[in-house]
Amino acid sequence: MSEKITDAEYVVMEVLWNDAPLAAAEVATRLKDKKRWRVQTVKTLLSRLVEKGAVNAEPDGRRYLYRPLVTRGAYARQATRSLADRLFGGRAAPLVAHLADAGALTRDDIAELEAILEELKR
Amino acid sequence: MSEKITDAEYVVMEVLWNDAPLAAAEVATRLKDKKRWRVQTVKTLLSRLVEKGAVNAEPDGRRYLYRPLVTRGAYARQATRSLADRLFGGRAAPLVAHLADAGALTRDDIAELEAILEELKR
DNA sequence: TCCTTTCGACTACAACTGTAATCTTATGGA
DNA sequence: TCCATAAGATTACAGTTGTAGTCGAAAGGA
Repeated sequence: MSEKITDAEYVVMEVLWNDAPLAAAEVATRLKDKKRWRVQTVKTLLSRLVEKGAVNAEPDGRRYLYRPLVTRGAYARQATRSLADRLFGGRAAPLVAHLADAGALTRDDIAELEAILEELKR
Repeated sequence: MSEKITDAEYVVMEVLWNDAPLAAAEVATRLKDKKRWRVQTVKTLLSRLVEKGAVNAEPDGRRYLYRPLVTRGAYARQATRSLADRLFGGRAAPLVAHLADAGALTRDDIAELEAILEELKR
């Protein structure tokens, strides 16, 4: 589970997080607009994800149906955590400050953050 | 400037962000506890960073003094931004929620975040 | 029945990464 | 003066990643 998911593999995970189980061809179809990948490329990525234990391949007749084993949430948590550790000594405040600098915070985000903080204070 | 800094290279950048300019041997010395790298390894990483335009090498007699061209802040901003984009559609709120889940928020962080939000509201 | 399509399995292959070793040259000390 | 060091340059080399191609079997249509 701790094998690292690469950028290209991540794109495939996205598809499976949206809808699973899917056959390789279906994954490829859903990526058509986003990536100019041959079907084989998608299959290779799926195989590697299976090797890494991030995805399960269940036989379905002559093909496999793929389904994520790593949840989006778990992945996000791990990735966020490791970024915060690296860059901000594990602390969130500077991270958010950076997002603010980058103009990534909408009015709604701010409201939502305040709600989260309220919640946390209790 | 947009060439990607790898994990190993990042470790070297950390040293230079703390103290620059430094000669290769000095960088290696500062990494002794953290990494069991031969001096040559450090030199290779430095060269690659120079190629990538992340570090400047200024001749100093028979050696070079290295100095970061990419600031820590710029790096952090870019990394944070791309993580947020990938995982949370660029939105900070869910990111912070994840950090909260992961228990990464101290009481001080919360206070700091509130201050940041106050600031942003104006 | 034969051919085209489609699957998965296996193979390919260059670029990038991590981690150096070796080569050439200068240099500072004995 | 001669040599052990130490600098950078060049080369190495296996593992990972991105991006497929090829092969043999199955399956569905003509």
